[in-house]
Amino acid sequence: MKARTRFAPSPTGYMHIGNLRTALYEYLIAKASGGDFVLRIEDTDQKRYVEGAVDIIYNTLKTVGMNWDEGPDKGGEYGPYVQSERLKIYQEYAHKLVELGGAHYCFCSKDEADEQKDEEANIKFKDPCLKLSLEEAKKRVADGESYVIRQTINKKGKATFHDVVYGDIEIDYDELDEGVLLKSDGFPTYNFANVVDDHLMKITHVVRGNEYISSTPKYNLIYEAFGWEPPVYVHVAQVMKDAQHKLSKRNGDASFQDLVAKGYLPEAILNYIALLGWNPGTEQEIFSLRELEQVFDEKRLNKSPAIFDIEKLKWMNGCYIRALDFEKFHHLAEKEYDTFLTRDVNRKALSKVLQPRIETLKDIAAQAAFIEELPVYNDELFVNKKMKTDVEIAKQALKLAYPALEALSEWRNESIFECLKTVAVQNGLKNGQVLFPVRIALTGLETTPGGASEVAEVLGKEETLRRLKLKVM
RNA sequence: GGUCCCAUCGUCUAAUGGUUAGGACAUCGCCCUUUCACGGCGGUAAUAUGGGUUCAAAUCCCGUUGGGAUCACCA
Repeated sequence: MKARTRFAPSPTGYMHIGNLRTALYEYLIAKASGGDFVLRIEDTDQKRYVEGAVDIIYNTLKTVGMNWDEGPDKGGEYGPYVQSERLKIYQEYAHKLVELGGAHYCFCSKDEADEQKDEEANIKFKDPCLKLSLEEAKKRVADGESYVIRQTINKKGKATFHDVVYGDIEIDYDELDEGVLLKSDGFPTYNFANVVDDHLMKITHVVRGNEYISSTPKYNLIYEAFGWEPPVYVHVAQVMKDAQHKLSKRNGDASFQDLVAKGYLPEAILNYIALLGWNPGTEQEIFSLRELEQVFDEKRLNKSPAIFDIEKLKWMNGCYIRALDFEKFHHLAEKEYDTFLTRDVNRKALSKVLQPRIETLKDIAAQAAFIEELPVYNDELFVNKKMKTDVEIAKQALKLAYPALEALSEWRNESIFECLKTVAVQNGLKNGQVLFPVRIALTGLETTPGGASEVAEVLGKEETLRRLKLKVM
């Protein structure tokens, strides 16, 4: 059977990693069955609406390659796909639900309702408007009195439902709130709009955070009152920052665009979050989105919350960077170079040494900073036991290397390397006694991306000789 | 507080009654090597706890502990 799923974000301004993961699972459930993935914008809370947020949603989904089959910009058989454009539909169904006995008009103010409640003592709001006859309530509505439509819960005993990841769940009807379905401003709440839209849009699988588990019986009551078939529920565990805290907006660690800004590749981010709470049952860890579509199975979703481990993402991002074909990597690296490199160097040679050495694109600036400006360093750096060098040997080696390099016509890593080795051999020195000092003189650093000849190739002949001269003279 | 949910290395997880409890990240060591990295090899490291059931329990049941969620005219 073909599944129809939907991603239904609120346009609140950024793409939370947990939301993106939910979207991924929804997308995969649809695609694994050859079905459709729908994008629906849930903007029923005008207060939270953020300008430009919808574009962020579009861009993120497009960037990772999760293409939707129906949506606000694409249209489709079941539109409109923006909830604020569906107000009439919700209002019509809300009043119908009242007629069906699944809801009632309520004239209490928010304060009146709040006063009654006490979470600690477990006292719920007992709506006095429940006693009103339908005729009387309708009259007050007709008279223009401000009202709200509240869900009516008159069942007793246990509500049960099945969830793909959590199994059978049982919740007492007494625990359920008679929540507002249609607000006084005529907008629906999530609790209502979701049910109506999912039914009307023929959604077969609802994937959402497990914080919705306890309210799921309420939604089922609405489906039941309308005589509709409830969807298959797939509640997923939270993505955590640590054992106690959810991934939060703070620290810039929770959103897709923050991660991209920190130098992570979209494909790597998507691959990593797919594995946060799901596994394929094999030991494969690197998956493209297309591969995931082939192997995804919602039954392998995990019940327990997963902590977002930036270290593993880094590793995975490094894998993706190394797997990039060179031209693609060079193109990405160029953008980074442009932010800090003014010197005219061999950028391709630089990309070549950097690609296997970095984990995020942002590592580039730090690793290549010595190119722009030779750091001030202490001559002690020339002392190295393993290379059998000290300051004297180093200076002597540099003095010998300088004219040899100056005479070198072909400025490539291989030829530079050969040249320096020849200098060593001809003067009775070990390779390391020449290569090591040259590398230090060129970089002023203990560790560098690449060895002496590679660094020299990147810097170019002129700058290489200039830096060498500083120590030779 | 009521209710619901969760519990395997530090982290992500595999093992659906019988495994020396497996893999990956991180960490440590070795090898490779013009430093560093990449790559290769190896090590340390887990079934929260107490009871059952069973020939046999990480796995099933109950309690305890710990954590999370929910109880909005937010989603």
